[in-house]
Amino acid sequence: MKEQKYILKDCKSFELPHIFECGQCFRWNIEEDGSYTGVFYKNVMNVRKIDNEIIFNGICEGNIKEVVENYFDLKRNYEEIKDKLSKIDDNLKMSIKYGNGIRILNQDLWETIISFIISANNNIPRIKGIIERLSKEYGQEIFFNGKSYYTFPTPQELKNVNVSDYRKLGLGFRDIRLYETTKMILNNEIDLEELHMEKDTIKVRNTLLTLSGVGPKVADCILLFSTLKRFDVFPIDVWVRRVMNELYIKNEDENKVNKKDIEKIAYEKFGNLAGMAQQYLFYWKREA
DNA sequence: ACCCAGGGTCGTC
DNA sequence: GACGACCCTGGG
Repeated sequence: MKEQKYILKDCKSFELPHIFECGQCFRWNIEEDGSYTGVFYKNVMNVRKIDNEIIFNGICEGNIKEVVENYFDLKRNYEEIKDKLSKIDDNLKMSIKYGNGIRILNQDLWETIISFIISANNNIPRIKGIIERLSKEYGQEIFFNGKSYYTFPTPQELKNVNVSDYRKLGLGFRDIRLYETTKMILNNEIDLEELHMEKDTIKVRNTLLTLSGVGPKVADCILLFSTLKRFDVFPIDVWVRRVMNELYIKNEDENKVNKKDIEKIAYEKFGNLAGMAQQYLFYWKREA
């Protein structure tokens, strides 16, 4: 595979920090020049923005234009989504103004499942470290710009990895969860291709919940951030709890806020765009 | 030194 | 359905 380049002109809703630091992905890192480099599927890519041009440069499997259009969700009209959400209330209007360049990436389902199992009760620097070590140990090496990068390991590449191997990578108590979920997928107890065919979000969600280490929050992240692409879910973590309490519920003690109450507000106010609303609110609360 | 929190889930009561 | 335990790391 050789290096390819693609330039995207006049793309609305495309800001690198908004996309890569809104919490949906863990493998994109900022460079000294402000560009970002990341690994996804079997690609390594650098993305930079100059004036109104987005410049993609990397090692790609297949045509880089098609790869980019798919992964960066370029065919979706984010302007329309933002217009709809902005009309709901001033809170959304404000947070959308702040994270106006967010796009939801089409990330590999398997990688998203494992990444968010790792995310449980964990912090972002450590999550990123674990995923890097996992990839370096069991993924495929790709050279780019004089450096080595590693693809996220496939289920097959993890076939012979045992629980203590995971523990050595720093996974902590998530070692068994990773081991069991990988086994379930290798044994075809869950068919990831088939999951994409199922229309009913509730059914897909219930299937995900059978995986070890996948609870309500992780399931919703998988539904929203992977190729499953469901915008009608609302992942609730500590930050979303905080922002929802601050803007809507206004309880003195955020820990006493009921998850059911948050869900009620989210689904009634944001409807089938709840997932997008979550991203703007999350990004605003984390960064502002 | 000690405690706390971090994109929660799981087992137990 | 509530509650504590769980691995590990960085910061106060």
